[in-house]
Amino acid sequence: MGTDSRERMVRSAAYLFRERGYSGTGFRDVIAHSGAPRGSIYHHFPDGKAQLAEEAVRYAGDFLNAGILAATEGGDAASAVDAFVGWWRQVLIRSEFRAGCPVVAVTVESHDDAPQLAKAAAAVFGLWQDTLATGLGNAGVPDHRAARLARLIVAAVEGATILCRAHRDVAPLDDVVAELKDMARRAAEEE
Amino acid sequence: MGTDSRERMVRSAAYLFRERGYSGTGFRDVIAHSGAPRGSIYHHFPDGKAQLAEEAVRYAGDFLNAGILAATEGGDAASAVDAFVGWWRQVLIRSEFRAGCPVVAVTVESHDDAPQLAKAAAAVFGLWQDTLATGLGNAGVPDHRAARLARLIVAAVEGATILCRAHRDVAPLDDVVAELKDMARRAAEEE
DNA sequence: CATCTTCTATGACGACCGTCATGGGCAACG
DNA sequence: CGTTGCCCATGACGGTCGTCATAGAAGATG
Repeated sequence: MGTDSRERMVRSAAYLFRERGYSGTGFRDVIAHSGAPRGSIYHHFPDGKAQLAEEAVRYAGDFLNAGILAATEGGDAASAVDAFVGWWRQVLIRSEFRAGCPVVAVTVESHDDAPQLAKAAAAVFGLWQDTLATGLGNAGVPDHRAARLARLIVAAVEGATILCRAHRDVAPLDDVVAELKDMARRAAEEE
Repeated sequence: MGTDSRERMVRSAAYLFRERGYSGTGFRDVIAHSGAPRGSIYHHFPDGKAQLAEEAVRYAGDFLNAGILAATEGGDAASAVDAFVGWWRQVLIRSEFRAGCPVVAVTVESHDDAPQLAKAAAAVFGLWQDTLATGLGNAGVPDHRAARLARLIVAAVEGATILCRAHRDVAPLDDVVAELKDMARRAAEEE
């Protein structure tokens, strides 16, 4: 079972990766932010930083996926987009555009040395796409189109998040969401 | 005037940022990759790493912007999308999905200490959006819609690039581009 | 009580980080 | 010729990085 301090480390790692990236976040930062003891790092994470990052990525992935699942039970296609975007919107604003997506942070630094870390990130993106696709399917979007649309949504929202950080403004995300919603609605009506 | 070695440093920095990110790229890496002399770093870049990164971001920004400009002179709306996406496609494949966008790499690490660097990244994104928007305008897309569509294109393509790196596959980019082209075409016909 | 497992404290390791000071080469120009 | 200014070599600085070894506390189990 995960100890308290162990879980706090994972959460803090995810939190810090969002702002400073993988290389930019040191073990000492994670210790300081989580209040976890320094001596037990390699007790909980024998494979070191890469393992901690891997679990942080999975943690963030599961967390957001649960949010998407909960929100897509409503039924209509536009709310599936809202589900995915709502969380990022909060993160951006509350951090004053300093924080983004930890999975992105890990992905944009190639890790030939830690292939499992890269795989974990890919799995999270895949998970989000699948959950969104079934959500769109329930809303009446044909299956083959739902998968493609889900891919576009994940890509566009992650990209918009980056634009928001650069411009220090939520407008890019709102604009992109508006376009995506139109698209999802149209796709649901065609069927 | 920019010396040879100075320009090589900027190009190498842009190149390395794409793979390893800002924090993940050291001055020594830039020296090794560019073959530039170590002693003249702070002669050419008195403000240190942040200044080098700033110029690397601008270099990459202008480079790609020239490509967009050249390709959008054709005229139709779909080719404007192709212009933006073609370069990233090459970068991804040639690097075996190890390299992405240097501007993204700089943006996803918050730099409260180097505000000029963050501003340079924002300026580049703005430049790309504007160039794409006028390209769409020339293709018959109404102005107010062209700006929004350009934003979506930049966001979706940058996001798709990240997905491609994670999945080690160009399919996400191709899927997203197909959707974007449809959208651009529709927008041009409505006018 | 003793024993065993789980967790933590402390301190250090070699390597690398960005940065800078000093001095030498080397051209251009007077 | 001498001198001025640009460019580079070298070596080091203090700091931080990820990592690990060693030893001790805490708590359960017999």
